[in-house]
Amino acid sequence: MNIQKILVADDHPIFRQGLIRTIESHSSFNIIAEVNDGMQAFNKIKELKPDIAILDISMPSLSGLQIVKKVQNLNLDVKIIILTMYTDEEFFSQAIDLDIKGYILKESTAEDLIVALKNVSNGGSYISPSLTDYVIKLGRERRSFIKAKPSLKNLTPTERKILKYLAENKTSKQIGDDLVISYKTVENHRANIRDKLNLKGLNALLKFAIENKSKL
Amino acid sequence: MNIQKILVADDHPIFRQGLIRTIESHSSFNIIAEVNDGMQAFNKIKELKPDIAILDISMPSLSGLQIVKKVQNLNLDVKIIILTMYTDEEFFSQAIDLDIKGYILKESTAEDLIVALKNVSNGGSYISPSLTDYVIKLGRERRSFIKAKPSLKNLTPTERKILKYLAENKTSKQIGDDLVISYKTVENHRANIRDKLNLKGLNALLKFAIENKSKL
DNA sequence: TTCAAAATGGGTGCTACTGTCTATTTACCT
DNA sequence: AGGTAAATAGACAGTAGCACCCATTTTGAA
Repeated sequence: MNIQKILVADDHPIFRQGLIRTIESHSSFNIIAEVNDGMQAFNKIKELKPDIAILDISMPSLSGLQIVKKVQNLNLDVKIIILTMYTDEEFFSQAIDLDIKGYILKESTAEDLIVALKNVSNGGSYISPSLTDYVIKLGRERRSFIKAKPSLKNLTPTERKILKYLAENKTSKQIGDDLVISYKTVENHRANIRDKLNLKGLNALLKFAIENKSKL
Repeated sequence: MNIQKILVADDHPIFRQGLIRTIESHSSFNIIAEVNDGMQAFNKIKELKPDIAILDISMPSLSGLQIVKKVQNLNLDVKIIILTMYTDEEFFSQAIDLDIKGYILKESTAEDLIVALKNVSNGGSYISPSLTDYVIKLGRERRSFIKAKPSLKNLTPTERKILKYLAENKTSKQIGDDLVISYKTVENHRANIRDKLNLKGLNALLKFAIENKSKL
């Protein structure tokens, strides 16, 4: 196995320092670039063609997952490891959909990171142990073809827009005024969203909107 | 100036690695302990009496701010630098109340961290530049004696409890049943909370409860 | 072009929250 | 002992969201 060329993208300098030290202490890996935002990451990947790119999910200008989409569109042969703070099922599910090989949490140890790098460089995969619940859950859902997962993906653009307004705690009437449509139309959208997301009862929709507004 | 003894407490091993590397590259600082949870941090501070303790806010078993309170109760002469992911005004305000000298964000650069350490070790203070808005705001509020800040601190224990239930999207009736009190009482608490927090309009309270549930 | 999904607008009854009151009982502090 | 804050309970009117229905128009893909 050749020495693996690694690109590291993370907007937290001190954490990035930790990553680099950890990785460079192993002779089989060589860091060829470190960047602190998404656009830089994408450009460097195009230019330097690393074997593995370690990407933070939340970065300025382009998120880790957006980078992956752009890289895959260009058919570049780069293995991706996603790094994230959060044990967020939605992000995780998206990452799996994008066929990402490594998904590790920032709370992982240096040893875990190295294991992940070795697995991925050998064509395997690595997912942080704390996420195994999600793995099992996703596997079950997809095997049973239920598509029971109530997800934002199923919503239409207009429904998403309504959700954004809801997260700001606007009433149907206010939203109707803002969008220049009838408040009844807004309430119909609300009903459809509740239906798709399987939300029942008063204010369950508002709760969902607030808790998920960062993903809209 | 003697060499400063530093304790580092953070539950993310890779980030901790970055911290340590950064700090040890300067000869005026010596790391005497690194720990990954709050109780360990407190015990090591008691035992080793470092000059400066760098504490993550969110850690298992004891948060950074809780550690500070316990340390101050013992009258230990340890300078504290708080590290955090979030630009959260509530935490920041609490930290200032606790007379913490350093408050820096994890997105800071290695240079910023060193500046913070030097300032604090010389009896000064350091606050991440992104937080200057808060600094100014807090200063203004306290100078003008308004206490206009609608804060969770003003709430009674029962009101806090009600907020927790609200964040779970329970109705007044459900909450009343759970606590074995009349639903009218619950609605009175709601009204009082809205009043104290200056929340107006339908669902503004629910929105607040959901957005602040982590602090309850 | 034809068909389906999405967006638009509406009706009706019910329930929960809001705003604005009053009032009583505890509990704690001076 | 007296006073204050907190917790308890209630009345009453107004508004918004929800859960059912319904129909029409616009849009886009097969």
